[in-house]
Amino acid sequence: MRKQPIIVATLKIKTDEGDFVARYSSAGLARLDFPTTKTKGAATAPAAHPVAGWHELTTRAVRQALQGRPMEAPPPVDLSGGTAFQRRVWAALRTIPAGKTETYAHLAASLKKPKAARAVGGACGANPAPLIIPCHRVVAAQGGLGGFSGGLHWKRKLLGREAEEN
DNA sequence: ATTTACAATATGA
DNA sequence: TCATATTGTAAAT
Repeated sequence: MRKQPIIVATLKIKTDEGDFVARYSSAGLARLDFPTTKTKGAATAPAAHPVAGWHELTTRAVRQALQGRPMEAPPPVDLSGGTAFQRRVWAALRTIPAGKTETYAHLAASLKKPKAARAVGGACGANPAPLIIPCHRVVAAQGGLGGFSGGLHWKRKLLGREAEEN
């Protein structure tokens, strides 16, 4: 069996920051990408499909995330692909409230693997749906920002927004 | 099958 | 401040 979800639809999400690209599998949102690469040939929504409903939720959730506000109605996320360790990391990420940050070390400790901070970073990078899963709220221990796929500037912007709201 | 690199951190020098 | 061991994955060899 495939390790990765089978994508059944690819839709654009228009925001003030650009067009995000959401990919859906039969189980829910399978991947969310930042508006890089000019958002070329994405689009096309199969008419009668539950995807249409999810996309509405995703669109709202992404816009809320960009405003640094907690999402009230996140879409279902398909977490196929990914190892058991990564799923635990993602689940832990979902428990971080908006406006707060966690450190890689503390997350690793929560997973009872206090030395796996770096592995946690790896899991964050493998996160299929940034923003929906708040991987941007994870920072380095000594006050550093750490890194971020798709551009550190996003992480800065998001954290700045959330800090403002809090 | 082994090695290397990564969104890290703690420790020892 | 710099070097190193540690931990889970993915990618390269």
